[in-house]
Amino acid sequence: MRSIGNKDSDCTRWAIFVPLKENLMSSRPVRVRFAPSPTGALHMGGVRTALYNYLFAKQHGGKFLLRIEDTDQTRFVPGAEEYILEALAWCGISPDEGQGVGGPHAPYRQSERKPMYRQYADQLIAAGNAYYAFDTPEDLELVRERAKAAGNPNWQYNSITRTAMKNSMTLPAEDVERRLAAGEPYVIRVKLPRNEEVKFQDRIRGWVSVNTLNLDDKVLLKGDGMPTYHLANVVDDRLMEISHVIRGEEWLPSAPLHILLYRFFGWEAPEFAHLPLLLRPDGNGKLSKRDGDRLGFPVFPLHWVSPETGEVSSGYRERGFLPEAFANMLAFLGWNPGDNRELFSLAELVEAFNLDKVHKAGARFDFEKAKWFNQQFLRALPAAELAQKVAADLTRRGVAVPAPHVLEGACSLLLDRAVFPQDVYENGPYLFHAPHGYDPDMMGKKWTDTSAEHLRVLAQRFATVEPFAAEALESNFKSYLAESGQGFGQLGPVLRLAITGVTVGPSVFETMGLLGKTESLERIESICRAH
RNA sequence: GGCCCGUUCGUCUAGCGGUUCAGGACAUCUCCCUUUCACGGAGAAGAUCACGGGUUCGAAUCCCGUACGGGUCACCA
Repeated sequence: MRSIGNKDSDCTRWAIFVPLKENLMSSRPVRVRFAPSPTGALHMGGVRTALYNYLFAKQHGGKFLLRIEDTDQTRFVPGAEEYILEALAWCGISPDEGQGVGGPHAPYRQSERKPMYRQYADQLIAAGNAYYAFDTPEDLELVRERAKAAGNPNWQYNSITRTAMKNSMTLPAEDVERRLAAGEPYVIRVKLPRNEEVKFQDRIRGWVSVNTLNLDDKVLLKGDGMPTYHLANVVDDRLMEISHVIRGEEWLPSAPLHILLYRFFGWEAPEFAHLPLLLRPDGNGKLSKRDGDRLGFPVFPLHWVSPETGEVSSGYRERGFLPEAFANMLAFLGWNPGDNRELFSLAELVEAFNLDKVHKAGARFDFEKAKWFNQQFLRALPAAELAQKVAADLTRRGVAVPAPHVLEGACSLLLDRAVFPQDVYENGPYLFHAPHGYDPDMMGKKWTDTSAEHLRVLAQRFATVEPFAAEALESNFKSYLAESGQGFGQLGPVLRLAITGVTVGPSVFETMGLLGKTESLERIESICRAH
């Protein structure tokens, strides 16, 4: 691979004519990755990171990879990886390459790549950019405690303190050899320069600069031989030819370390983009896994039951969200196209997305807006698809699913007041079965001594209406009102109560038309008998 | 606490030096439509662009401070 950003005279001359960024973009095929850790359910912030990666890749005709970062074996949670795969699939942002789909750089699970990292750590040691450290966890804990007692709450293993620790920088070479040969446990730490400004250009934040004085000698290879995130992520991104690292802002503080590692390896670093965080709607802090159901909305794409605690968390899918609505909503938490458009299919998002227009500040999540997105998508759904979703909901409730034309009719009648598929039943149970009761409040207000009498006459008249459809029913009803000298407000609500049990909802005549003559007349008779 | 990042209506945001005493969406309120609810339509209210200094003929837009918020400081990612 030819590196572009170098300081040979050719490139300098070049840069006069070609902006650097364009230059980089055209020289490298876009390959991005989403690299979650399977420590539990993937939360919506993670899904958004995956989404942005996916959109960016697709827009540039590149590849979107999924890599599982499971180097911490103590945090393994069964089912988590499957959950991640399923969640991404549900959102429609499946990887082109990676865990679950395979590809030229397999394996994509870091635990299975374990043997590969060692040589890179050795390479760093050989070049003097890393060293062995024999301090036990207990040693470190002790040092930290002492430092804390002495007024330093944040002891770091760095260019100063490492001189007082047990490592290959302080121990005699023979001693190090002996310990290594004896199989004494050790870690490999990066050896950071003492006082150096590390600068890099973040795609979203511009130039970010940190002095190594504030960084520490992070562990690269752990005592169990596994790499830490810092080593694994840099090595894998290099091996997998990742062109852009798009990840959450929580990684920003360690980005300078990663930049340094690329430099130590002599590799060209990918371009970085650190995404703003998703903040909780109430109070302070980032949206966390624990915030979900407590605040009345899901934080996970799919329903999740923790295998350790048995704790159940609700998911957007089960809540009735449409995947494209969920993706649209998520995309707009931190990004927008710059005009006033808000509704985008996934394909349209791919078209419109622009990493440079991602907002810098964290976005506070608003469930009301999320519902609005779903409502918009629900209304745009083809009738048959909506009917299918509603049928599934009815089945879950143990309610008989009506004939297709009736089901679709019910859907179209209730669509305007539904945000989720299940709202069709919740707002109009009477379309699927006779009312289980009558709104007592409205009965008190509208039902009179003569109501039953009028309804029975109406029923007789309705019986003659053929076909039994809204228009004819309504004119029939109105002519009866005129003949009996009543206003709509007197009999209308009563008729509605008879048919639906409540006084709100779509046109009562449309409802009767859908229910059919037999059912409608039966309901009228029922309320009369009962009162 | 150190370091890093951020700060435009309640919320998500547009804005990238002048046509903006700041536009859209959600939420809120009013009216119309519907003799119901919702949808839809029209409108209202809502941001002295965190604050203070600069730079400039001119700043929400550039620079510097301050405040506030967030992130991060593990043999976790």
